[in-house]
Amino acid sequence: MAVRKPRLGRDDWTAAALTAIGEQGLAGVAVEPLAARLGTTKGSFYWHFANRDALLEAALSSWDETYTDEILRTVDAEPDPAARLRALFIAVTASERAPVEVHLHAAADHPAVASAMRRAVARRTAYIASQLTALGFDQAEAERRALFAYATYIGHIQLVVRIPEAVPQGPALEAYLGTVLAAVLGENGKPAAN
Amino acid sequence: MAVRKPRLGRDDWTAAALTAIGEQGLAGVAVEPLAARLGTTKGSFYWHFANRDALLEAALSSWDETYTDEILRTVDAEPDPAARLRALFIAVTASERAPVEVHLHAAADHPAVASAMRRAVARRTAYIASQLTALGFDQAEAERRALFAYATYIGHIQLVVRIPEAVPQGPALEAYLGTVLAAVLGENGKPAAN
DNA sequence: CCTCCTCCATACGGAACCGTATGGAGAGAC
DNA sequence: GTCTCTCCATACGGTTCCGTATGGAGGAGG
Repeated sequence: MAVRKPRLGRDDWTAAALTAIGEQGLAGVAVEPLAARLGTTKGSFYWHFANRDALLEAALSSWDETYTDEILRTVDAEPDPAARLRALFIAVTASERAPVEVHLHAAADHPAVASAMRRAVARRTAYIASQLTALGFDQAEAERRALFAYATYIGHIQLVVRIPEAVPQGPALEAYLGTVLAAVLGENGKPAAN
Repeated sequence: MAVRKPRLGRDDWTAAALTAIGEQGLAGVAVEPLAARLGTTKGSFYWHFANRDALLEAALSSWDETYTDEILRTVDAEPDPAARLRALFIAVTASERAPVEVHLHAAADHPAVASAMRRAVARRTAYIASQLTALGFDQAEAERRALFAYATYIGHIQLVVRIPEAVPQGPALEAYLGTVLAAVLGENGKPAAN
């Protein structure tokens, strides 16, 4: 049971920062508390990073990768557009991603966070819209519905994280999500008459 | 141009706090900065309030009144349920209420804020659901759609406040909101076949 | 005019962070 | 074994906020 004294790398700090965001939001990205949690001191931190903002940038970049790139890659392996949207929908509503997303949105007054959010919205809605056009929606309607779906997603995770009592559980949740998915896809998954 | 020295009351502080929430979020509810802005000092504040939390409670209570009670009263004057929902939808999407709502949601880790949010969600979704049942939806479906509508609202104002570039402007916004309203109401404003 | 009673100013002390300065401790190069 | 380079610990000083203590200013009542 010797106390290991593993030297920390930049990545350990970044990972800890992202975890802290999920738990406490941007305020959790604080040098001294993080150091305490990692069992080290500020001396380590300021060796690897110039300042707090540099850590935040690194954490956001890591967030881009795991919370957008990765999931879109995974979902894109599905065979057809409808299945991709469905898989995406399930993946993002039924996981522990929500707290990080919600806390980041809440911290968008910080410029670095704001630009990360912009990147995310752009990439995600573009992907959704591309699937919708593949389903037969024209470009404008696809963009509208993509944004609509994204807004609904944001609102949903917001409620799940902030006011979980407001969101149904179990089968009721299934029914709810069914209602939502149907509404977003045009009540029957096919383009409605324009 | 004599510099008036109006004595401040409890209400001046609560109003300033609510304004600050709209501009800077919960962090804006800070005694010393608020005092500076009101042209006074902490001495005044701690005369009227026990501490920062007391001010926050007062601000939240005021928020209840103007951001939920009042608007529901206004909207409820419309002649029929569909008109009420439409009026509600327009009122909440097209105003300056958004920043306060968004910032409060972002601060729901604070217990007092969390309970205010719970109150708001409960009252608002209940109202929407009651209008939907009046339109012919059965209770369960009305509740689902009410929550759906509320989630969409939350997500929408979140985007408007945090990433305004993502939200269309002018006529495109009209079209977008049309798509959304139609989807929430069942593609045609009447209950879909179950 | 004097006295309270209400309201506010000033001055502290303390907590939680950020960022800097500086002195090591440990491991590989030789 | 010594040197050096990487990494970390400790100690400061500075900022921003909370909350308390205490001493007035200024008007309402007598």
